[in-house]
Amino acid sequence: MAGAVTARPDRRAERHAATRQAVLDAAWRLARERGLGSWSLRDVAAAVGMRAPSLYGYFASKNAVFDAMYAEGCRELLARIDALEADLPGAGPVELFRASGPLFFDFCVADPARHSLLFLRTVPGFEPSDASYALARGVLDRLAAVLADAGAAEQEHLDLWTAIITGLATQQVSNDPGGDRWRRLVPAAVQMFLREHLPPAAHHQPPASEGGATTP
Amino acid sequence: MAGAVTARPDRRAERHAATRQAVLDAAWRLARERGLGSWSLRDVAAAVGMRAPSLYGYFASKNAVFDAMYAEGCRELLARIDALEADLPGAGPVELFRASGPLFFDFCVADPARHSLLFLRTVPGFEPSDASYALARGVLDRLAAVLADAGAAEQEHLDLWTAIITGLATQQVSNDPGGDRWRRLVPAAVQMFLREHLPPAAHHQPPASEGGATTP
DNA sequence: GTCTATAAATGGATAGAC
DNA sequence: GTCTATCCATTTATAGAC
Repeated sequence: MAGAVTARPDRRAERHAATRQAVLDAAWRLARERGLGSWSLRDVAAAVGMRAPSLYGYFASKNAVFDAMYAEGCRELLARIDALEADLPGAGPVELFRASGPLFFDFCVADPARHSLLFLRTVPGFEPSDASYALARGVLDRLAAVLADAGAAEQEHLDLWTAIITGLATQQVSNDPGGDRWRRLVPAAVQMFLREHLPPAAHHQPPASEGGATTP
Repeated sequence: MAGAVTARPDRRAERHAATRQAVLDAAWRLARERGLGSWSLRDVAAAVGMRAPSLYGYFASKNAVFDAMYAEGCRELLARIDALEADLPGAGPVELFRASGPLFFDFCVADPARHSLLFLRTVPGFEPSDASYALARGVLDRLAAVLADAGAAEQEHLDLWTAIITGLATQQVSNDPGGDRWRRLVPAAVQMFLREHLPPAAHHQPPASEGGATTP
């Protein structure tokens, strides 16, 4: 019918989605280069070879761009957590928990703008949409499962854990960008948390690059 | 001489300083109400019954206002740390260290805008002046002394300590403003840090409202 | 879909009168 | 010291032509 003469509708949708993603990528790049909020729609449009008004065909407002970035950040973090088990085949729950510290820290430090958007509330008028916020809760649920598997099932455990890791990451980004002054403390923080909150069987510090063994 | 006929020069200076402080207070109030950066010089001027250009007799730029706020925040925190010993007469070094956790946390949470200004780097073009930065280092030095007295003299101890407390505070402000979801975890975090990094003599958890005893 | 043109608002900063 | 007037730049967002 309608789609038979001109380009097929799904082709059109694909093209639209591709352009939308290009806009999003440009926004991320500018956010990383200049700071999370220090870019304008003009800048983003220019970066993809457009003028500012054309963006409104892809995003309803600047906050809508932030919301899409927020959602994308959540999905990236979720993907990394999900990849953890695949990356450490045969690892026990405690090893997975151990690995979640560096994973979370590195995710934050790798992109300070993303860290600000997701974990600090640094964009003045922005609040994530319900859909994006649901993604954020999904991340926390996934992380909670990792902790619970390792033996720390309380809400307080997760709260303390996120506070410690994001705290270390924020210090790293704020006071030693590009360095490792706080990065070096992550394993010790993991160990400290572990000794305080997990059963004694989990306390032994495994030598580096020796993974597998779960139960003796 | 010159000052004998008109008002004395020090009167003039006093008046100037008072007005300057009033401007600063207004900036703090607006920062707390709307967000750290979400106020204009016009707003601040109106809040003290002036027009925007008049502010330039007191501050050279908006960033100069931020710098004065930064310095004031540092002085407030320093004063609180210094008051710690006076508030807990007879307290031993470990008790002082214990108290530094809630002190730091409450300082952050009491004024999220101040927290952002001092500890997150959330104002786009702003960097503290050398003088203000020296104040910030003074705070850290003072805190380092508290830790060292308690037996944690390494740089890593201070780094981990600040990361944990500011991490808890940031979570509290971002995810449960006005509540106590992370505030409740502060004593446990203190205890955890203490058990991991201080000599065993310091590990016993003193019952609430039983202060003094330093050595048995 | 993308453009030009422009609205509408904001906000830092300066010049110069009083 | 404070004001009015204004400059100048920026930016989000919309209207309407092509």
